[in-house]
Amino acid sequence: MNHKEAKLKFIQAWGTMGTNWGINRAMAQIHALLLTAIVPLSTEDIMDELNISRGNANMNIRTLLDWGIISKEHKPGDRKEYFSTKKDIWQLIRVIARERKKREIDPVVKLLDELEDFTGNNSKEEKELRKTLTDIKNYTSTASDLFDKVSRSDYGWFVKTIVKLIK
Amino acid sequence: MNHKEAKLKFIQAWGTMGTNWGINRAMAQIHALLLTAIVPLSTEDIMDELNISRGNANMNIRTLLDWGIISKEHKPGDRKEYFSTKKDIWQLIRVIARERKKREIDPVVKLLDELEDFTGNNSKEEKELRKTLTDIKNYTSTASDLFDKVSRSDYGWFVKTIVKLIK
DNA sequence: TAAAAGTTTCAGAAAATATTGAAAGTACGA
DNA sequence: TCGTACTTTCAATATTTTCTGAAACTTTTA
Repeated sequence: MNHKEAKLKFIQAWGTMGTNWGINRAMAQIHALLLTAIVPLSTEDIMDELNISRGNANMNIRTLLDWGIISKEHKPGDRKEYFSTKKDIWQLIRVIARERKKREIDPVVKLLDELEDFTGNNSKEEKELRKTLTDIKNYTSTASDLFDKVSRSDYGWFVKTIVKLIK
Repeated sequence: MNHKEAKLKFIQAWGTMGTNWGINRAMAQIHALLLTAIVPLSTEDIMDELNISRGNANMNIRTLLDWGIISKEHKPGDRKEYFSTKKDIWQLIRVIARERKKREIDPVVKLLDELEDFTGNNSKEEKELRKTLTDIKNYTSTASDLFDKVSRSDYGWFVKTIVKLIK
């Protein structure tokens, strides 16, 4: 396998992985393409490389921009927008932590807050329900804090704490 | 809101959350139903409570059993299978860690292993690609170790390390 | 061992998600 | 202000995922 094949395989596979990560195929592929590109690419470049439509390319580029994962630049004398991404994976992880927290954790916290104070007579059944909900809430808020921590910490923190943690 | 309403709302919402967690609605709802039930429930009970078909109920119950999240029991003089779940949330988190690692992390590790040794002439472009892939691999294997650690650790470990970590 | 009671499977239907492509919108330069 | 070069939007379409329900299978009991 030469490096072009490796790159192609990486882009294809990253698209499939994206699916398991709750990120759509096109978005993950665009990101992989930019991650392995040596120069910024235009929307057309991306469309051609990945064989996707303009609408699809545009929409997913916008989302990646919104998330702050890729950035836009202009070449002098050219109206097109060109896109590139920092090759800093820790930065990427921080963004993922932020977005997944938003999607996966925040709604649980919101739900549990709403459920917290149901009224009742403190029967055994009610006590059990209260306990279950409280337990879930405790773990969830810990997870929430952990994701916040990751999304706000620098690489030094990662090495110092996470890497040690798993030893 | 009384406790029946709270419970119903929890089950409904847990189904929706499941979606964001990569778990299908029915499976998440069945789990929520058992988590808040005070007695074991049969397939029919589950079908009735959640308004889902027998096929759907059966299939998702099997998956929950496979994952070790719920368990099966029999009542004397009754042929039906009854299902229940431990109300231990930490245990649930460990299973989730195991399953998500399997789905989200292991395939990345496998991919990166395959890509690792592409051949080439060590041009600048190739060196960059190698570096990017190596970086991803390092973070991924740390994540892999972390998920393993979670799925194998007891509640004491959680309190001692994770809770401190985020302070 | 036959009927009854329960469980599993799976092809087709329905629902949810992602993608296309063409029309509408915007910004720039002459 | 017009034409050109792009970007954005969105209704229609395609794809993927989930759900249904009935038939096939298994286990138990009489």
